[in-house]
Amino acid sequence: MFALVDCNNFYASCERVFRPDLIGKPIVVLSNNDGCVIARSNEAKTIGVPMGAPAFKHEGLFKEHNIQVFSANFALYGDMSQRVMSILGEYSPEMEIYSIDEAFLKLEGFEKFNLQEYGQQIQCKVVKWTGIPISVGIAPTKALAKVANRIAKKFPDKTNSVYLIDTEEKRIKALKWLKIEDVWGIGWQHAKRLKAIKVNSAFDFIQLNDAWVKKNMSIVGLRLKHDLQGIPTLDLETLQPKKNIATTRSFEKNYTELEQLKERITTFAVSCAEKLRKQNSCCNTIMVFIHTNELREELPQYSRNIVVKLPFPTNSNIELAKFANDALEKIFKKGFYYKKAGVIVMDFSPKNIKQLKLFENCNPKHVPLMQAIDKINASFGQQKIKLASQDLKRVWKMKQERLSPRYTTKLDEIITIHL
DNA sequence: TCTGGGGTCCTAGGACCC
DNA sequence: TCTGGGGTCCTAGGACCC
Repeated sequence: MFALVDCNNFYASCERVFRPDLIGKPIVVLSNNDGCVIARSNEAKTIGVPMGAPAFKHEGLFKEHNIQVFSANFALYGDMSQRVMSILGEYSPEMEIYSIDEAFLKLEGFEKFNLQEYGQQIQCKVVKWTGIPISVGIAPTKALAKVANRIAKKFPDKTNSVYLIDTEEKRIKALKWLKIEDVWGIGWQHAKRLKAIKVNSAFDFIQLNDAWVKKNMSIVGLRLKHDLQGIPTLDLETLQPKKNIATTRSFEKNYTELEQLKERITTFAVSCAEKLRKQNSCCNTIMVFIHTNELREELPQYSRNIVVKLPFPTNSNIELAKFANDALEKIFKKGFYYKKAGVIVMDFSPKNIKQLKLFENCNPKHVPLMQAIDKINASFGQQKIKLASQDLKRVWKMKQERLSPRYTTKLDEIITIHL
């Protein structure tokens, strides 16, 4: 059996842990730049705040219902996630951390256990130790565990937030209940096509023949079908080093000058380099992109990306910044209002294996230099040491008007209790 | 005049997830 | 005035190899 543990309204719940006065009140969390709604408490969902809603369009609704609005505080959410995951890890020798707020546990050899009770134990401990409410779905396959989890979340009172699919009857009933667009792995496009041929539920989906599914939805769709039929097809996935790493941002205002974009691209490249060093990789290829605001149709639009093969693998701030800036110059055009840019690094090789080239090579001096920079930035706070071409005065700031303190990762911002 | 068979690698685009 | 960020996998088709 597999268990899928999912934190309820994770970001909103994290905020509420440190603001118990907000229990029972509506909360939303916004994306970077205070752009869109990316998390909602149940109360906010009930009021009708849509997922992904642009904040500026809903200010009225927020005020009217006294909805508490938070800027995204990823330092807090990341740390809370680790706490939850470390507890979950105690409940099975095999765990897959699927996302910041979800994990699969493999329950092999648990035949003698009462899994309903076991799920309840997990649920109680996570709430008690972290304050984060969770839902648990348990079933013979991963896709069915997802379904079970959905039921637990939808009917918390009836299920005590733990639902078990352990009989054929329950499986069929659950699949008939689940709408096709809510099936894990069925996105917007496939849902549309499936509904067009009268496939409206997960149950309808598993009635399709394999050949059709394979032809129209590829092997991925077919695996999903089998998993939903109760044939274990998807197994836990072990943590793999990343294959791509990206740092991309929207700007709080439009940029028009090459120099402004250069500063951003340099900072993004440095951030990618840091992430590369964390997983002991070097990259062989980078992509740089810039584009104008697609939502402002009245303005002239421009959007381009460029992929550059590097002459040698590197994870040096200095080298990546240089290659990224050279790339930027190739695609930059004057006369546009740029709203977003990013750097993506790919095609990795392990940092130790380097093909030595006769004429071009990474600068070996950068290795100890980067180690020193990482060490200093680790002890004195992020970005204490920067390249001169980065924004030294921190002119660039994300819009974060309603940021909560980093309660758990910054001593100055630790929670205070008034007795 | 006739024009095989079997591969690999790369890329762009499409689909999906949180 | 203001609309997020970061990933994965699969397939088809073209270039190229022998």
